[in-house]
Amino acid sequence: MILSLHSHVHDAILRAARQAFSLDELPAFAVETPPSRAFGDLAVPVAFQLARTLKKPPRAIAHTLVETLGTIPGISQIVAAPNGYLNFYLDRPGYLLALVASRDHAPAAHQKTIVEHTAINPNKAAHVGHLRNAALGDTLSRVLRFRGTPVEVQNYIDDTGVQVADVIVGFLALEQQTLDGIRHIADTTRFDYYCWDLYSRVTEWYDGDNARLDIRARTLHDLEAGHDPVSSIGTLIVDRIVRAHLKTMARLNIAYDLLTYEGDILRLKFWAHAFDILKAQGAVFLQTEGKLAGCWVMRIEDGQTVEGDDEEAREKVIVRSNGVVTYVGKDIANQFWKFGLLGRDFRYRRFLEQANGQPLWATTSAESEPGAPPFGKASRIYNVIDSRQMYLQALLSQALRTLGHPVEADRSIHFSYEMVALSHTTARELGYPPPVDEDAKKPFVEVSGRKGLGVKIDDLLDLLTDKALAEVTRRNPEASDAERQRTASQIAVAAIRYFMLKFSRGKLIVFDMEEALSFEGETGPYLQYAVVRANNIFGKLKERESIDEAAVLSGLEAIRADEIVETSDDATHDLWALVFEASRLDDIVEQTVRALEFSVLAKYAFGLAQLFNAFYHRFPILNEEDAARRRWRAAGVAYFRMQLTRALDLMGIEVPGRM
RNA sequence: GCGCCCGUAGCUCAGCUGGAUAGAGCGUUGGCCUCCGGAGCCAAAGGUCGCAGGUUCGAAUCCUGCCGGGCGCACCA
Repeated sequence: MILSLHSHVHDAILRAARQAFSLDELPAFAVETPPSRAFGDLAVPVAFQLARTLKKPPRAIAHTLVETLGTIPGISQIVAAPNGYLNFYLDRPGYLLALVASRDHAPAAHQKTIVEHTAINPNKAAHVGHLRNAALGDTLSRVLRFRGTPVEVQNYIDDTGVQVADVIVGFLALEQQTLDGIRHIADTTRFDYYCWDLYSRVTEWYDGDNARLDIRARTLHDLEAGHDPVSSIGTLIVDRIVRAHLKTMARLNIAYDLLTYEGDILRLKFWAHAFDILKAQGAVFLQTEGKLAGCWVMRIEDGQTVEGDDEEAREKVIVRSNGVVTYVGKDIANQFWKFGLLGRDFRYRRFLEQANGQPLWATTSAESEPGAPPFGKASRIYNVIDSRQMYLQALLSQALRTLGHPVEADRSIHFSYEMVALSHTTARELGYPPPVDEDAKKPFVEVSGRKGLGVKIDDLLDLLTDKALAEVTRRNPEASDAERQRTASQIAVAAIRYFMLKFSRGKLIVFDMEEALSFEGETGPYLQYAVVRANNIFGKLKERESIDEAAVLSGLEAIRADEIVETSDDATHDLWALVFEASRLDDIVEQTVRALEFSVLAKYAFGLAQLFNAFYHRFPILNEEDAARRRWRAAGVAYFRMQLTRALDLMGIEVPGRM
C-alpha cells in the first residue's frame, strides 16, 4: 500500500516536472518520510536536485511543481515548504481504510534462496557467539520469506573436523572410555555441557606436551577414513551434540530445513568431483617447489598479502601434501552443490520432527528415504558467518568466478558480522580467571570454546526465564503454572533475540549479563508489553460491547470519519502518527533486506511500541465518550497491534496473552 | 606490511540509497497510578558526530590522508 502510494507520488512529480520545465530526464529522487508529522506524511526533496540544472532557487521550483501537480488520488494536500521540500498530506480516512483492506500484501516472485547459518562445531554446548549467528540467520530467513522469497535454511555440520577429534581424544586418552561408556554418559548427563568441559581439558592436556598432538592427528585421520572405534564414537558424539544444539535453537524459535554433513561431502565424492572440475579448469595446480611443494594450491587474486610477501605466499592450500583436502576445498564443493553446479546430489534422511511441525532433513551417504523435497539448486546464497571468515568466503566467490560462474559468484553472499565477546565484569562473575598481560588491557574478553570460556545459550535462557517467571508470577498470581512458565520463556526469548538484533552487524558486541537481563527500556519485553496492552483493550472491548477486533476493523466504513479524523486536535494527530508509522512495516522490511541490517527492523519496532505507549498513556480508547472517535481509536490500535505483532514475528518473538 | 570492521551524549548504541532542529536506551535530576496494566508515561541536564582536508546548494553519511581500537592474512576449521 505505502509502496504503491510512493510510486504514485513519484510518477506524478515526474510528469509535473516534465511539463513545467520541459525536461526529458530527471535525476533520481526519493519519496521520504519527514522527520516530523507536522511536515506532512511524505516528503520529496526533488526541488533541490533540480535547482542546479534549472538555475533557480529550490523554493521557486517547489512552488511551480505544486501548481503543476494538481491533485493526486489519496493525497489531500500538497505544500511547498519554505526551504524547498515538497510535502504531501495523505487522505487519512481513506488511507486507513485501504490499509485495513489490503492487509494481505501480494508476495513478489523471487528465486530460491539458501540461508546457511548456525553451523556450530558438534563437539560442545552452544554459546552466545553462536547465538548471534543463529539469531541473524533465522531473522534473515524470516524477513526474506515475508517478502515472498522461497528460502531453504541449511545448517552445516562439520562432523569430520579436528574439533570433534579433540573430544574423541578426551574420551579415549583422558577418560579411557569405550563406545558404550560414552553412550551411557550421553544418556545420563547434560552431554553438550559434559563435552564443553572435556574439550577445554583436552586443550590443556595438549599444552602440557606437544607430542600429544600426534594422537590428535591419528584420531583425525581415523575419523576421516572411517576407522573404528574412532569413527563410531565420532558419529555418536556428533549425533547427540547436534540434537542438543537443535533443542537449544528450538527454544529460540529457530528451525532448519536441512542439516548438511561434511562427512557426506567426502563419502559421496563431492569433493573428488569438484577437484576434477577445479583441475580441469586450471583453478588449482600442483605446486612443485618452495615450502608448499606437493600441495594443490589456488592463487589468491588481488587478495591479501601473506607475511613475507613472496610468490608462493599468494597461494592457498586446497589439498595438503599428504593428500587430505582442507576445509576450503570441502566448502567449495558444498557451495557448488548449493547452486546446482556440481552435477551431483546428496541422499536424504528424516532427522526429526521440529516444534513448528516441519520435518528436518539431513544428508546421508546411505539409502535415501522417500519424500525428501528437492534441496539445493538456489539462485542466491547467504552464508551467515562472522567477519573473521571473510578471507575464506572471498575464496569461494573467486572459485566460482574462475570456473566461469560470475553470476553465482555475485550471488554468493557472505552475511558478515562482528563477533561477540564478554565484558570483564561478566567474565569475572562466571568465575573465569582475570586475563593477564596484553589481554588485560583489552576492553573485552574473547569467547573461546577451546578454553571453555563463554556463556552457554541454555544457561542464559534459564537465567532470563527464571527472572521473567518471578515477575510474571508477581503480576499474574492466578495464572496456571503452565501458562506462567510458557509466558516466562517467551519473555526470555524476546529479551535475548532483541538484544542480538538491536546492534548493527559491524558492531562487536561486548556481552554484559546485567545488560542482557534487562526487561526495561529498549528490550524485547518492552515490545511484547505494548502488544499485550493492546490485546487487553480488545479483551475489554469484547466484554463491554461484544465487539471483537475484526469487527472493529471491518466496521470502519460505517463510521462517519471526515470531521473526526481530519480534525487537528492532539489525539487525532497522534492516532494518525501511530497508524502511519505502523503502515511503514513493508517499507522497513525492504530497507532491512537492502542493507542486510536488522537493527533497522529492531529500532522501527521499538519506535512503534513507544508511539503506542505514549498514545495509550495520553488518550483514552475504550473510555472515550464519543462513539465514533472511540471506534476510530480502537481501529488504529487494532492496526498497530497487527503490524507490531508481524514485526516481532520477523524477529522470532512471540507475544504472550498476558505477562 | 596488506585487507576488513569500529570511533556519535557519562555508559551502550541507532542514524536507510547525502537533506528539514543529530536520536534512543541506561544512568543522573524532577514530576505522573480514583481512569484501557507503572515491564509504563512526561520533563530537564548532557554532543568540537576521532582529527585534517576535499566534493556538494547541503556531509555524522561520499572521497583522500592521518590518529586510536578490534579482527583477519596456516599443509586449523
